[in-house]
Amino acid sequence: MKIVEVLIEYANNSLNRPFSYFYKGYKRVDTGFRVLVNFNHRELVGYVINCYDYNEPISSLEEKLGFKIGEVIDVIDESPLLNQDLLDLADQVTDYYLSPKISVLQSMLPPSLSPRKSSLKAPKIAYDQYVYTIDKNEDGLTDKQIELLRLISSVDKVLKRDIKQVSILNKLIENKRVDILKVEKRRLAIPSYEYKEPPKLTVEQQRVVDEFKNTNDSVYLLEGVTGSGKTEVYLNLSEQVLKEGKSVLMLVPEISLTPMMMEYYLRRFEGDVAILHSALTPAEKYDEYRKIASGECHIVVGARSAIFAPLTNIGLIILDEEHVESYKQDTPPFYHAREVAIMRGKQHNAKVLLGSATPSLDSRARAQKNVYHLLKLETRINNKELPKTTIINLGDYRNIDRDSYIFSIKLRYEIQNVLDRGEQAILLINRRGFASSVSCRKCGHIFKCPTCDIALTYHRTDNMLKCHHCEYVCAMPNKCPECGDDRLIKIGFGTERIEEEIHRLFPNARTLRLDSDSAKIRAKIPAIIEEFRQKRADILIGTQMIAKGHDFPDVTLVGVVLADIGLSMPTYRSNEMAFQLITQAIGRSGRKDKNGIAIIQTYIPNHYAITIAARQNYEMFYRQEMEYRRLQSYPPYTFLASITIAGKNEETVIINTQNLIDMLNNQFGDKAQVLGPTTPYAPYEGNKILRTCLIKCRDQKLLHDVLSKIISVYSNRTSINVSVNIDPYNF
DNA sequence: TAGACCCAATCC
DNA sequence: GATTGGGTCTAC
Repeated sequence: MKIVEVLIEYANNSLNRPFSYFYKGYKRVDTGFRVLVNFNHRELVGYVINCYDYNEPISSLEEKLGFKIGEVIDVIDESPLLNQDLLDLADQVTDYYLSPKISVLQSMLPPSLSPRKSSLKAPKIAYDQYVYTIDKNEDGLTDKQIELLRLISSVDKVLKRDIKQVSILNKLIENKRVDILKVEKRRLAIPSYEYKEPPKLTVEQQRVVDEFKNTNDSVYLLEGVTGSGKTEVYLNLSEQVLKEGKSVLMLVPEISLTPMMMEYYLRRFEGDVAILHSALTPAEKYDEYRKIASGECHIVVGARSAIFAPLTNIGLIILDEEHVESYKQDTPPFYHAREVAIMRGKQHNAKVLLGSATPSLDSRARAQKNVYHLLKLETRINNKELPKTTIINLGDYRNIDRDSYIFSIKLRYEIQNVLDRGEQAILLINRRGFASSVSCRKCGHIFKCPTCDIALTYHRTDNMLKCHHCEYVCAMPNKCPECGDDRLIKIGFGTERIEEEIHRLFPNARTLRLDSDSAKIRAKIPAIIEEFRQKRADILIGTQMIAKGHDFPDVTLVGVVLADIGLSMPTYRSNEMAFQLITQAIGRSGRKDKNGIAIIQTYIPNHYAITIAARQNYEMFYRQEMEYRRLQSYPPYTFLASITIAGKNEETVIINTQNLIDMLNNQFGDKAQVLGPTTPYAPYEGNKILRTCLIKCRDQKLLHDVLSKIISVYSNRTSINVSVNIDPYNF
């Protein structure tokens, strides 16, 4: 008999401890296997963290331990899910992020292998069945069987589903003339690209490559202005690492950029590349994951969670666009791919390369202090000038007329120019949907999300109200639920409204819209981008998705419709985000042989994030923003952690939050600032009410130790749930 | 995390 | 006396 200690699939601090079960079955079971168990009247998946033989009556063990032991219903896996490297990494991540270990394991594994109940109905291995000859002897066969046998023998092997005479084939199998070979199938269709001879590196690129190779630091920050050819540096370094027999992990921020990087890598390294990103189906993810684990591929191109890809012998980890916030997971364990990359790099003795035109302040500051090795690419490949940028003050009545309150006179004029010249424009608005909120004209009722309590956004395409924080959607009502009045007004604007406004003002302009709504349909993003690149539209309207990385040769105008939106985000990083967005957007204008211009509309034209972004001066922004962070005690000058207290009863939550804050103050003394209690931006989660507090602390170790203690104190509370977010983004 | 259990409020 | 609802407890 075996005793297994398992972690239960619920990612909850109070259940973040092993539970014991016995197993008497014949299957192999060990640490790292998933098992099906009964847990408190429910069938759940558990992950085995310890396993040992026990050959005395179970009652003796129960007596010793002081609880009843249940039986394992079934062992799910045939081999452990994670290798030793990844297990060590899981421990490091768990310790750093102070989240339940099961949440880390769940984040590391694809849906089909994840230790949770839903993985059991997830897709498993798919096979192609091939028929091949084992004996050409035709004795005793009918003519039809001989015909088929000769046909099969004439080729090496043939797909079973291509043979239509099923009954004859079955007879041949029965008579041991042919047999079936099952071959694992890769369900992700990988387009095949023609190999292109890599371009010769520019002097500057070569210098960066040499400096990277000839120095021996663990983390490098490559600061390269838009269009300076970072990708070629990545490819070059990757190639060399592969030549040394090591593997490469290439991370890209989100689906909109994956296809591009994927194409570059496939062109260069063909069958050696596996893809992992969120737009893959669970089946495809499973196949890619297995391909990597089996050692078939040595390069992984993927999004955040690809940092956990089961590559061995990693020689290089690259994070492209390292400043992008999608590298931070916004559910437990709240990990940041950059931090995990550094942990993993250390483990494999692999170099980590962070690349960006506008590095995150954290990374840039670490480079300043020589924690990271700073590399720079300062010239655009074809020595193009940066676009001429104009800031339009929307608060100045002279800039606006009756024809449109969204587009200024100047922006409309420039759009018309672009259309007249047959060139292209990009319009950026950092909000999707049609109207940012809907309210009742009579009583002022605002439609809010029943689970989060934040204003719902109106979407014209499907006539729905949607919550941009959770998944909630409902049909657009036709009257107010409070007073019954039918005069509902739509406030604010998003991408859909911009598109409509363009159609009204420029009826002949062909538009495309790209935001996460249009991106919901798989493979739609690359299609839209390709369509725009092929010039089948004049204007591309989108959210930040379109601001990054793409190369559109005929775009000569970029308009930021309202730059203020980024600045009003509820986070200390709002200036940084606005700066990055504007800078990256401007970089899209005038790429090939044409000079481009950019127009930024705003109500706060003197805000430094906007004025400096317009001048594309990263260094200046860096200095100014660092000063702000220093004065406000924000990262990189401090380490942040946020604590969320969730519970059904408002009063219990409030009292406990206050107690927790008192305890924190007690523990930290003057070594940290504890802010709160705060009602979060989305104050409800289902039927639970939330409160948060924020800790700013200069001493990372102290912060970690105190939080760790707090979690263990609060983990046996049942009326409230306490969770921690290390290095949170939304504050 | 979610079913069980307990107690009090509420119904007829 | 039965039913419903909410809050709390527990899990191997």
